[in-house]
Amino acid sequence: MKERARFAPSPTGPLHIGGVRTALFNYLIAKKNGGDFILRIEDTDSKRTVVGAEDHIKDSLKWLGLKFDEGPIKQSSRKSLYKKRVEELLKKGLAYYAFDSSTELEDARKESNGEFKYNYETRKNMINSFTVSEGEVKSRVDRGGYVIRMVIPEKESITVNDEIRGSLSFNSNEIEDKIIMKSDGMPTYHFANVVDDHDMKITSVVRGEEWLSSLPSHLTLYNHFGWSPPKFYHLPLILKSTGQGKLSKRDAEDQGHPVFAVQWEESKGFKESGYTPEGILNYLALLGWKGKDENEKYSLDELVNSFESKDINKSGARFDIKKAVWINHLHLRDFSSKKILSLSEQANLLLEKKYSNDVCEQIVDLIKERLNTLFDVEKEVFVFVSQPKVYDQGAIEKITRNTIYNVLNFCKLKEELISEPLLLKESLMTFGSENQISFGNIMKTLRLCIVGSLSGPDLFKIIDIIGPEETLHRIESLTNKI
RNA sequence: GGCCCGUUCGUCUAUCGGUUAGGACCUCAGGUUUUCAUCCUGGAAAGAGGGGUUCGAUUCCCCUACGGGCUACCA
Repeated sequence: MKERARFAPSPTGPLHIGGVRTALFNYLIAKKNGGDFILRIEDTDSKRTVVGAEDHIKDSLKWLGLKFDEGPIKQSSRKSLYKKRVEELLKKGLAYYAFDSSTELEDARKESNGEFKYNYETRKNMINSFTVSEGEVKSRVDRGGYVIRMVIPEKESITVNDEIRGSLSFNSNEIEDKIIMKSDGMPTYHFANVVDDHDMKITSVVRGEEWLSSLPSHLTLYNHFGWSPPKFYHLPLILKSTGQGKLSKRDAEDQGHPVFAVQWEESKGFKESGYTPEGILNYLALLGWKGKDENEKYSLDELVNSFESKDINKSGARFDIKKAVWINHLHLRDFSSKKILSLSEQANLLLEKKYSNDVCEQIVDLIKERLNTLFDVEKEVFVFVSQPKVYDQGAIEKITRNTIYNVLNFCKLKEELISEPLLLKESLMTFGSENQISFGNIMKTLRLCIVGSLSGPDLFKIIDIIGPEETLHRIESLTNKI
């Protein structure tokens, strides 16, 4: 049977990194076996639906490159299906009308110190289609304002199987007769989810661990319908990097890293922060999954190949932005210069004004291994397009002004060598040994004058690219400031 | 509180009864380099605690502790 996995977010807010990871694992499980990845929007709670959230979900998946084969299918457009299914259960006596008001239920919970459960026992004392006459049910239903609950059997051990955790069992007495249809006529998550997964022939349900405790209710629903359940994978949660609890927008902001794939309102996403989809997906996969060998760098396709659901971990994992940066670096380093240029608009703009495509790519080749995020491209490329705006004062003092003056003077005298960086290097070495100036200091001086600081790619390559005229110009500039 | 899940270096993890408990990030020291970065070498760093089972437990079982999730007419 063809594998079919769905990512089923609720548009009650932007898609955060935990949701992205769920989407990714769904994708991997589907694609691993050549199956389909489906997007379903679970918008059964109209009150909580947030404008723009659905687009944010789609934009995120698009940026990440997690293409869905079907969807998005919206639950709000399938009301008639749920209605039909509810009636089926009603007819079988496995679901019932319940007329208790929310305030009554609240009171019952309060009075019992939160112990109250709507279950096989308490339902006998509540107002529902088991306790009132048929006629009254009818008239109450006509009046509206009722909900429909599912029957959870009495004193049964419900054993469920999770692909990640193995078999777990629950006592049915602990489980409430969950509401499956709300008074507004919309199904609850639990019901719509099961009905849709069956209807859409989903074979693998991959979702966050927060759903584990509702698995027995879902399974009961499958039993009530006589359907065979899919496989379930409950993914461990992503925890905040320090402190307790799961990762939230607040914590991420406190720690100074994004939580969203793409921007949401004022919050910059990983995209806007210079991360690549490859890097994010790779890092997220590593949060709770580990391949066979010690390799940690994976493209999406490589993940699909290497992924085995049995290698998914059980315990929650803290989000570590430093490792995410490292993984991002690994990908950036291996991208073609052309690709990097296309990803960094600003850098590309700066470079193409001055250089041919070939030279632009040469420049990126020089800086590639220095990149952690896409922002670094612009930073690193700057030296090739403009003379230093400021000079590292500390460095100037360390080298001494006198040395700087001497070295720069020498370069000016050797003007003709500047177009031959390799010859320049040699003559600088000779100059150094003749004048008791260490080659290190000579290089520092020259770098200071070309770059403005003491870091950057190979200096003679920079000189070669910016050309003799610009080099001389920069030498003059620093000389004038010394 | 109740129910369920989990617990190996600071972090992500390997180990599927016998290992000097391995790797990666971070960090520290050294090397390479004209500098920074890359790269290379090396160091520091872990089985929550207590009981069992066993010739032998990080590994299997139980208890405790801690962490997490759920406990809505939210998903």
